[in-house]
Amino acid sequence: MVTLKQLAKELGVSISTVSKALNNSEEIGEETVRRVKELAELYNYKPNKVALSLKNNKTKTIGVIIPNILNRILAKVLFGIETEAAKHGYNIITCISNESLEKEKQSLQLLANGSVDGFILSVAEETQIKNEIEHFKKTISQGLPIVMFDRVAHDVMCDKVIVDDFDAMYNATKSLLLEKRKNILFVSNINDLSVGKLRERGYNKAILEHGKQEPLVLKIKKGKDDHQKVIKSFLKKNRTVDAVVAADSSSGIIALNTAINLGLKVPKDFSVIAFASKSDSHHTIPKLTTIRQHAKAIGVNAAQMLITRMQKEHANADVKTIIVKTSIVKNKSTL
Amino acid sequence: MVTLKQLAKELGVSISTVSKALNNSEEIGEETVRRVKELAELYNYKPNKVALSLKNNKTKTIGVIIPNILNRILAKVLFGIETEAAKHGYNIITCISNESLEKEKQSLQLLANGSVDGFILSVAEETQIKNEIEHFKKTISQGLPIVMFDRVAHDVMCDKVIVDDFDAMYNATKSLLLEKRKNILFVSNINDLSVGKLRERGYNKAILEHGKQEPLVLKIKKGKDDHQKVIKSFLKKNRTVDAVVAADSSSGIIALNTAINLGLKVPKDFSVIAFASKSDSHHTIPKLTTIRQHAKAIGVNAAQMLITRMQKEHANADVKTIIVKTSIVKNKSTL
DNA sequence: GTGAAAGCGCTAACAA
DNA sequence: TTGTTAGCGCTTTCAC
Repeated sequence: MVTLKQLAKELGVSISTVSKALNNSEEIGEETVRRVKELAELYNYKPNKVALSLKNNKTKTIGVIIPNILNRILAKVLFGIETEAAKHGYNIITCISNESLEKEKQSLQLLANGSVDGFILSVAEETQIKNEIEHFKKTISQGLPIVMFDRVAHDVMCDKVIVDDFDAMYNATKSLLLEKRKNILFVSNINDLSVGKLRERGYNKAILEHGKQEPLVLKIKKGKDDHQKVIKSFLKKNRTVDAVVAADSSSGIIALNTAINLGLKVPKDFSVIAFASKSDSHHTIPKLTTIRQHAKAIGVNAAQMLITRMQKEHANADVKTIIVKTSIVKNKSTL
Repeated sequence: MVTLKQLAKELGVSISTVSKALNNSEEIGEETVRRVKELAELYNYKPNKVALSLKNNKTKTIGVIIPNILNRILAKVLFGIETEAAKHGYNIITCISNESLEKEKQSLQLLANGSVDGFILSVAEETQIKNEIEHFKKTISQGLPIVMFDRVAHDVMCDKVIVDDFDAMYNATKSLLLEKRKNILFVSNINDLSVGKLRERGYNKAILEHGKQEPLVLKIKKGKDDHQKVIKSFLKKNRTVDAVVAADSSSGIIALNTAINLGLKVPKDFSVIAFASKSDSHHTIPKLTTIRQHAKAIGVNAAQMLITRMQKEHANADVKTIIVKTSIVKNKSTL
């Protein structure tokens, strides 16, 4: 990489002259500016990012900690963050906590050494189970703002971007009740997560309000249970189930495929709605009716919030929580 | 963040003494070392990463450029890269090219200002279509090593990690021929990609060698065609098709679900094999027989190669290409 | 055993 | 209009 020093030497001027010329300072003579810029162009000069970071005490870099990159929603949020960050000239350093509290702590620690100006993160499963929040508080007290999304720690004072999980599942369940479904099953693969619990509560509320059936909940143990087998044997034993709301895409897809496999007509005899993405909806015939999370918008919002906060000096402005509304996209797995 | 300066002041010693004490230099007295370390601990001192980067002219950061984070394979490779990088104390800055040549160029440019020590990337679709490689060559000539994976530019001299796409599809097709399938269809959603083309060639070779049918190829235009409709109408018009090999997971899942929807018995009358991940295989009943790419291993290998290259001074050692073998995981969508 | 000083690349206040 | 200098935080050589 070419440095100012080298340019200065070759041009026979001082370093600061070169610096000013390149920054279009009024101070420098026209002719000098031209000469400097020409040489800089020739050598493809780029100001060294590290030096700038040191000088400005700002890295223009956001640390993103994601529990699991294979989760479509999380991946999409990452995409949203990256897009928005790039628009504002920020880079993102990505760490994957792999749902581990320890890795999450480490990543936070490791990047809090001047590598990033702030964090965007979704809380790891283990962290939610153990309900640990000290590491978040410590990071914030070090002056590094955090924005949490999707899976958030409510007891940490920071900006948040969440989804209306409760309402979404409440509404989805109600729409099935409107279809006159008599025995609606809630299936979930994510019951240890805050969002999973919210979704279950939304389902419960709708069912209890309606008052015609007891809540019927099937929880899959991630990694342990054979997803297909559990759902199949449950549906076989509970023949009166005529609809499924699923807290995650896999549960929805498998439930629908299993229903068909058991000879049920979808959506005539059996309806399915699931939290899932567009491409997931193509993985069943008929196509799956989905609750869409607008994950990219979540990422964009999170990035905007963080960038705004990092730019104002007094970082102690009130924290905000943005709720990104879901929407139901009707396909042929419901009436 | 606490700095050496602050510690030095508080302890009434010089900055260099503190620095040496923390780095366990022999020069410093036992007692001093103890006092310094104590205070550093108390204040949770961490050496400033940016200052170190500037000093050492090394960032310990890898730039990763991925075309599409929603692609499971690419996401999984990213996971592998992150895991291996973290193990060696490297961070990764992730850019998403979104299959765009322009964004790819920009990301490369933007990070080549001292932000990273090297790159790991998979070539964007547009880049492969236009066959542009100058930006890669330029980056390498600036002294920043590149490791390409999966979708590589063969004419660029750099380390590569690829998959045995050709052989994998050749073998998959042959295994269907062994099942006595008479009319095997190749379906692909990724025909503009180098890997898509390799897979098609593998299929062609197997079919032509066998000599009993003509190659039968169905190419889906990504984003344009309705994936389900195209496959369904094709299978309806070509009733003799009794097996599908798919170059991508969606095509495989949809083909299988469609076959079932058309009343075919899988795997009795109809077989499907697809390039897909484990979780994809659960999205069909019967479960999909898949060609697995060991994406995480690809990422790990790429990271190792890059780190090795960055650590040796004379970066002009011969370039290598690692081939990560696929494996076929038999499920119930084949005999 | 401890400290002063230089230097990584850059910007900006100040001097000339 | 141009140059000198200090300083961001750190390591390291060289003096003391």
